[in-house]
Amino acid sequence: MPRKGMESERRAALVEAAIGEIAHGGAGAVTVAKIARRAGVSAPLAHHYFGSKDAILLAAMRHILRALAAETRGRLRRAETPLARVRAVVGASFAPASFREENVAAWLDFYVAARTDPATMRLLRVYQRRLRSNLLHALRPLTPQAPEVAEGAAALIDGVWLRAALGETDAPERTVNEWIEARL
Amino acid sequence: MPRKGMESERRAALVEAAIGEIAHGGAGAVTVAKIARRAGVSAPLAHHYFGSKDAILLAAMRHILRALAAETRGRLRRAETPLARVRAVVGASFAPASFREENVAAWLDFYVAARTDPATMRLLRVYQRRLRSNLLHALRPLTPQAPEVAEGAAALIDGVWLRAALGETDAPERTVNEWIEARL
DNA sequence: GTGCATTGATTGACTAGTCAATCATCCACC
DNA sequence: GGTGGATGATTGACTAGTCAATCAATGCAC
Repeated sequence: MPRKGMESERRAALVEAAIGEIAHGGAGAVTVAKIARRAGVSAPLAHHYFGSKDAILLAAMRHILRALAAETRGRLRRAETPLARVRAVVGASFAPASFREENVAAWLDFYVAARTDPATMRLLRVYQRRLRSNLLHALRPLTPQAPEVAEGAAALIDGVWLRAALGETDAPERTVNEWIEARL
Repeated sequence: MPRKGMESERRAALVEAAIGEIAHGGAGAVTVAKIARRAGVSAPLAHHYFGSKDAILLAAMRHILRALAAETRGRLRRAETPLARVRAVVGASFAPASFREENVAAWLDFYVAARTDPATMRLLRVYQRRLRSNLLHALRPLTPQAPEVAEGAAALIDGVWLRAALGETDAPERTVNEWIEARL
């Protein structure tokens, strides 16, 4: 039943399966065979498309990063005032999607992988720079200390997300907005 | 060369070796054999003392948590004013030990493991509660909003640590102190 | 001689990745 | 409009290696 033009379909299925598999059993338990089975293809096919297990996982993280960027862009487009722009960036980081189990698992694994894998680290830097830059743009009209506030706010977002994802923090978004607005 | 009373010595050596091994190759690459070799014992002996690989890793995390608690206690003891107590708690979190490569690797792995392993999650909760409680005690004389500030400060500490450990943030401790003191 | 400390040898399960082969589908040519 | 490659999609079978965990056996110390 091979048809032409399956590539993008298969790649997407494998990327989603990889994320699901990370969430299911923990990062250490993912195997190419499991990813492939979940995606409904054979293990060699996964290699055919991605070349290696690491490449699949990296593609999965890129996928998640793209989704976050899209969420942020959408919210920024609808924001009219500077403060609304700040809240848009914060809100995107705490959108429901960010707390879905697969997302949390993938992010945590992402941090771990970044520590040793240069390609993953580059991707993490992209995220960090993007978040900081989005905050900086939004904060500039609001305070002369925009760079410092943006830097701290980015860290605060990561930290609150981490605690909310793994703990029992409530109202993470409100917490972050309050802290930022207290510094304006 | 079996001598009596080797147990605590062996356990300590294995725990330290486990931390070193996590830092060396990434969490996914640790094997009982490698831990045992680094500790100068055989793999079966590691099983003899800990029963399982997971138990070794959990013990390693407990070890790190104990060290952080000791650092915090020491600094708190030397702090005289309420503000100094806040800074003591913050300072302990950003002590040089917290940024040693082995410590960073172990913490990141800790977060990942906590997501699926209940015993690890319990340990993480202990850390979170302890940090929050230390901050709360220190903040109470300084602001009526101590609970909210403590909650946010704890998240800020985690977030800044994460960025400092994996990124190029400078002066993490100063950043956190400024944010906290802006809310008093 | 009793018991703890320690290991060599082994097991059974699982891993990423490779290779050659098969099969449907498409395109060019007649 | 039919025919025959060419091409992409797909897999079964396999390699070579790793792993956690177990067990029986050995040796030192008391």
